[in-house]
Amino acid sequence: MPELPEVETIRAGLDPHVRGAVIEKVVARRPDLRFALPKELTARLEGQRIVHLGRRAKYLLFELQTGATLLSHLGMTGNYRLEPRLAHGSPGFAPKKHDHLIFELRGAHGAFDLVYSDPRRFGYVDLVDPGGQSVHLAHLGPEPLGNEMNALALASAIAKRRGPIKTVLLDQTVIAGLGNIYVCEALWRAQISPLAIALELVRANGAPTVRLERLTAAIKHVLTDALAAGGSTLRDYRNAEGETGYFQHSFDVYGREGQSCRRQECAGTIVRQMQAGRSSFWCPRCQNH
DNA sequence: ACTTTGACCTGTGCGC
DNA sequence: TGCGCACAGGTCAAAG
Repeated sequence: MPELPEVETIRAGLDPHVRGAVIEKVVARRPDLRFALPKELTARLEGQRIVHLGRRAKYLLFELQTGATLLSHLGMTGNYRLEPRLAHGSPGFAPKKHDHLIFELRGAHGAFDLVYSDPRRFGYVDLVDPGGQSVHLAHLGPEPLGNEMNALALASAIAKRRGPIKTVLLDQTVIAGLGNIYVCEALWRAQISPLAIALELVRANGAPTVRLERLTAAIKHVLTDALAAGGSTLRDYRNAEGETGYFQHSFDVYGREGQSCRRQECAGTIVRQMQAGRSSFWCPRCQNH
């Protein structure tokens, strides 16, 4: 489900609610998500205060007062929502089929529940000790919207990659946070074919080409635009307030197979093509520069 | 060493 | 209405 703009939208929506709240109780309604839950997860969280909700790539990072971090990846269909806590019984609502984790929190304005729901269970959580480094974060590439992300950095990251640029950009060790939608959209904006061999976008002497400059700018712009729209909702994505994103209405290629290219002066038709098991959407007419 | 495929899960929509 | 299949925002281990 969620790529960087969706995860960041969830983070921004939840942070004001969970910041400073104490985890009174954790209910794990099954022993595993994608992986087995961390040992003693509930005991290690109960009584802890959340000081900040952060994000790295597609991971949510609940930073606890002890210095420990609860890391959460949403997989394809993971989501968080807030529920009021009723006076008696806990949790104070009827959990739905795919509500797997329930965090009973107490904040400055009272008690409420933070519910993690994930139908496909591709998501997972991990608990990182104070001062520890998570194995999940260790090999991630740069944040696409960070200062460290530029054409030169991208050039060195893909300089030895012989695979198609579409697939390479989905590799989170190259750049962290892009998924299928935003890679397709960024390549369209940069007028680069998803089939282009990654290393061929880098000039022989290693300096970034015009195409990599365009690609870097396109990645930043599409993510920024998506963030401003609260992310994209295809099926079930909702922000912390239960609202859909609306960037899906601004897609230029994703899901637009058979429709006409939106670029001025281009009479092309969007095609869908499988690459490494994922659908790529692109315009063969204008994505060739 | 690098790239592609299949697997992990459940749900939905479409053609027959 | 029901059935089977394709496909879905992601990643990982296995196979090529």
